[in-house]
Amino acid sequence: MNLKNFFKELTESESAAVSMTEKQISIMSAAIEIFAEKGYSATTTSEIAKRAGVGEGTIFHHYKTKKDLLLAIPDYLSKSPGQKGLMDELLRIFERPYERFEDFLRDIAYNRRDFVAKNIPLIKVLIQEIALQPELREKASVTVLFPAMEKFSRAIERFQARGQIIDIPSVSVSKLIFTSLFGYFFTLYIAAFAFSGDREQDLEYLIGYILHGLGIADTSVNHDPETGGAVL
Amino acid sequence: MNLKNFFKELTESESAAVSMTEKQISIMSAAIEIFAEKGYSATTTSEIAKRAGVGEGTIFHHYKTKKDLLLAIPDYLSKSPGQKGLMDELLRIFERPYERFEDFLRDIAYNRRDFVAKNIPLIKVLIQEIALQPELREKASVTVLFPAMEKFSRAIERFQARGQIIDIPSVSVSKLIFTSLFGYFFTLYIAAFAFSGDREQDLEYLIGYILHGLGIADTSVNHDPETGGAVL
Amino acid sequence: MNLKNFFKELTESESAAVSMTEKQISIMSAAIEIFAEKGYSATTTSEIAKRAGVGEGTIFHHYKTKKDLLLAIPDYLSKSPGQKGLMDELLRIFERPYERFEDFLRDIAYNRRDFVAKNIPLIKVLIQEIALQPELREKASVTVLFPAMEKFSRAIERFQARGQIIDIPSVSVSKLIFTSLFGYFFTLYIAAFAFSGDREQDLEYLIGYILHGLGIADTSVNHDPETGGAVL
Amino acid sequence: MNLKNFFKELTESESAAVSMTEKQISIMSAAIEIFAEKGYSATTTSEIAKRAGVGEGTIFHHYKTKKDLLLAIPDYLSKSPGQKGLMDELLRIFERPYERFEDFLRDIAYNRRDFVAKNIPLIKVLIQEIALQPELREKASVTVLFPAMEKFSRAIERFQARGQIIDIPSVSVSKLIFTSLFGYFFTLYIAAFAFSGDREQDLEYLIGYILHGLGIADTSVNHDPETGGAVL
DNA sequence: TATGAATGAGGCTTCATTCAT
DNA sequence: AATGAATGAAGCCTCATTCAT
Repeated sequence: MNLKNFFKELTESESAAVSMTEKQISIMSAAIEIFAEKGYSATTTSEIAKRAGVGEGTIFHHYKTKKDLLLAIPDYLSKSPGQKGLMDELLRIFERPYERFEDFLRDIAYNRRDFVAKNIPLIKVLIQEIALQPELREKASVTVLFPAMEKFSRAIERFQARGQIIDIPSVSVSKLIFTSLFGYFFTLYIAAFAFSGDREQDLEYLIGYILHGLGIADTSVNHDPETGGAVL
Repeated sequence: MNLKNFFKELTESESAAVSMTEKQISIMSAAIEIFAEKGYSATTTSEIAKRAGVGEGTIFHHYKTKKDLLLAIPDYLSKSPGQKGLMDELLRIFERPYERFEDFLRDIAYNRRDFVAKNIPLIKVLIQEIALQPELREKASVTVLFPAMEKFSRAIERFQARGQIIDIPSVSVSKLIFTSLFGYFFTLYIAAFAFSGDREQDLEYLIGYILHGLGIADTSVNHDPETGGAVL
Repeated sequence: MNLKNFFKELTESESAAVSMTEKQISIMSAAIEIFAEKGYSATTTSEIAKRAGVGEGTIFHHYKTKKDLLLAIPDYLSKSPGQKGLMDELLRIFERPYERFEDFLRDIAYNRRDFVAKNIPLIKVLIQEIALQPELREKASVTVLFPAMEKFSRAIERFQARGQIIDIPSVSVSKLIFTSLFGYFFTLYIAAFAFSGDREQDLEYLIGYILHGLGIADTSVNHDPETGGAVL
Repeated sequence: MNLKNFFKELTESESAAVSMTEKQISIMSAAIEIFAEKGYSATTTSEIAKRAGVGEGTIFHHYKTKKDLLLAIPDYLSKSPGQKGLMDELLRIFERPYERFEDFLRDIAYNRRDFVAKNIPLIKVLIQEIALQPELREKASVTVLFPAMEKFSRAIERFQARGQIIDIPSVSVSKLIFTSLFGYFFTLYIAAFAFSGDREQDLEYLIGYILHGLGIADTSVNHDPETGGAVL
């Protein structure tokens, strides 16, 4: 988990973005789309070629194997012109000096909501295949997840220092927020459960719920793992 | 979403469990294991046969196609002798008359933790393929998810009636709890992100966080969707 | 081509007919039906079992292999109670002392028409598989075709002796009549070409045409193979 | 049954012939050969590939399924360079202005004899599978049989107009000649009955027999369907 | 005798990858 | 660089046959 490497890669990636030919981009886009629809394994290179509007052989000029195509997706997160800054925005939020934790949280929530909503296929593929392909999990963890979590924890600590949120390990707080948001977006956008209800309203409930859950306010409810009591 | 049908199916399923031959069970188990490891599509029927210790033809004697094998998994949740009551326990918790919301929540959390920890492959397959196969999503929603959510909401309402938790639509509360727990278990057990930290401790943080998030206590932080303010 | 063997077989077969159990008959019938519909090779033993209303294993108690089932069909021509005398009637016509060739021919034509019309599946299978399976061709030739052709030729010779039909080798006459009738019945009943027209009328045309073609009457049209002239 | 369409198809087919690659031709040839030997259903695509000298996958590159390979055979009748004019010659005979019916008939007989003798596998497959596969029967009827029969009947009518052959419906005459020749060639070349005798001589007998059978000459033998008397 | 669960050899078909153009 | 014909390994599935009941 080396931040320097991460940024070097990001930078390199952006310059690399320039070198992505139009054909490469259409191959990548087609691949992500179809991977998301049917899964990596059930996707045919010939179908990718067809949807990308190129010959089958062309794919193999740019990506030595079908697997390379999959492993190139994390790079695409930062490379592609249209996608540039997909993660950057979030990282910038993490660094921005917010007055109130609530504003910070709300920006994150809506930023990720927009990100997810606009990149369902990409995210779907990543989550699906991260659970199946160790190489991809490794790559995604090192280049995206861990660096982001680290920055996130730093931000959390600033709010803790100012006494705005509960004082448990910042990493645990990061995980609570991360998994809450993740669970919300996943069930809604990826698993696509047909939950009824107003999504906008539900997201606000979620924000309030997180704020509350991490708030300092009430300490009457707490629990000790040893005794079975509440801990917060 | 008809509860009566749901229970009829559960009951029928259990009697059906008796009719599952030893060979069928070993096929099903092997299939779930390998599906979880490599995904449905990348799994070979010959590998399933090998691990199940049966001839490849035998698989097709019991399940007409490979896909049927996948679609039979939800039934297996209630059918298989060893797995019987996987969902029943949770449903029983939903119906038990708890004094305190905290006890109710904790029972759920630990019950699901145990369930997930003991059935990682099964859950992994279901989640993976629910996102890819509409038939499976439909089947799982109708036979497992929706009935459970309904019962869950009923329980929530009982606590709300007693003023123990916040008074927003019970369905929204259900979803908040569900997605929080789901996000926690998913990132840990399914996506298998190598988050560091003490899982036991983290689960307690999560319980406290949910309790807090849904508590009545502090209303100083709130938000209105219209004005952008906090709502809780 | 041994007539004695032929009759011995026929006789044995008839006694054997008694030993055909009800199940055997239903297997045989089902087999012939489906063989006729889809061809021997494309027919499944399981489908035969299903249509015969027996278990799959039962077939193999009576016929060691699927091929044995096919090779047993010629026997069935004489064995089966309902089918008994399928060929006998024809052979009896060959032996009956007709006054006029025309009556002889007409009896043959209508007898075969009835035979074919009532046994399309049986005939279809035999013709189909005779062209593919040397063993079957051999068996059918020796037990059915050649003996019948021999008797037929003897009958022809009697008419030739009385000057009623043209005096070319009796075997050649047999073949002319046989192939004419065969061609007529085959195109109509086996290949099932959707020729329009009145079949009854066409059969009468055919009879008149054969009579004429073999008649003594007109010798103005004739041809010599050497010189290229007509020969009749 | 539209002659114009028929010729358009023939013409298109011939130009299409040019587009048949060398590999396609060798696949088609191999397929026809083996289909004829063992029947369509008993033939293995791997055996076709081996005999054609191509990879098994190559077959499916040109014909989507094994069945498509079968259904492509009628087209091959007109397409293939070597086979071009297989039917054309016959059709040309039908249109040629013969003086005498005998010459017309003899040309047909020998032309078809040559055709059959040189294309036994092709014909065997077609006849076999026409009786089993409705699609093929339909295709062969519409593209080959019916158009040919129509032209044939026109020719017959010209001879009838000149009083050279008997005056029954020209279609019935066509069928008589067709089925006679068909029966002769089928029993000899396709069913491959081991009839003894001089084939050349027998063909001449057949020609004379047909001539006689259709001749005007002797009307003493005739029959009325109603009364049971001869009709010619 | 009758059955049908079990089997594995083998069939059709798919597909990632190569390579000549 | 781009293509698509060609390929063979491998996958899913079928099926005749066996065998324990």
